[in-house]
Amino acid sequence: MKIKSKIWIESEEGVLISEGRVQLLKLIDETGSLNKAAKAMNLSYQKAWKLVDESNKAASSPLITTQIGGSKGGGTVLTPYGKSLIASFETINRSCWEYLDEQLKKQNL
Amino acid sequence: MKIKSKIWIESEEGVLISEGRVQLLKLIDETGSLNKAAKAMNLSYQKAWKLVDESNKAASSPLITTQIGGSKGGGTVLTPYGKSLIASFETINRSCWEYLDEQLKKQNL
DNA sequence: ATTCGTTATATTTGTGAAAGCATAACGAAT
DNA sequence: ATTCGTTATGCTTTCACAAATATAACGAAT
Repeated sequence: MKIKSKIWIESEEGVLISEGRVQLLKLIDETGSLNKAAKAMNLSYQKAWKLVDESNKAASSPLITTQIGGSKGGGTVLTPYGKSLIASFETINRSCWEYLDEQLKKQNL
Repeated sequence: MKIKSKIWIESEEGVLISEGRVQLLKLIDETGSLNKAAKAMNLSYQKAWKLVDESNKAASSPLITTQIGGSKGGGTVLTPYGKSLIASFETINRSCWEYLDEQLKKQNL
């Protein structure tokens, strides 16, 4: 018997961060490219772009900065805010899992 | 900035209980009928039936007992186990909401 | 025996989200 | 100027899942 959860953070403008977006952002950080990150998690570029776009719109300051053109075609890198958001989310998510496991044990089913 | 969550409990066989299923089970308890409960939450009977069927299969003992035929056509009622499962889930869910709100406050974003 | 509202199940139809396809702009390096 | 891989964006197509439709069994009450 396992308890599972999905959590996410919203502002008025839409979803700011979620588990899937964290994964995407981390891959952007590793690869330096939204395109490569999307491929790495078997996601279409368009879908990936929409996700980070929505997150950016929901945020007070952008999570990423993009570069169009150049020798390597361009790229995407995380802002410090983006990185801190990932860390905050993962902290909350991990603690939530622990908490839920404890709560489940308290119940007898 | 709001933190949101969806939680559910699974066994090896599938999903045992979730927010939507709790709502459905509570409506079954109120109406005495799976059909009426489905209508009340704007759900097709077939979808509702599959939900309780999966929950029953995931459980070690059934959440509901059904009656086919009779003067009122039949009906569905919750077992004591079904009722206790609802209570347990709602307890965990409410405490999870509180916990996540606290965790969000600890982060500065 | 007929009626009625329900459970139970299969098959067909709709729909909305994701994927796929296409195209343009960009800019450093050659 | 050309090349190349990327960001950015619109349009079309596919597909999984929900809804709709259809049908049968059931059994207490009349």
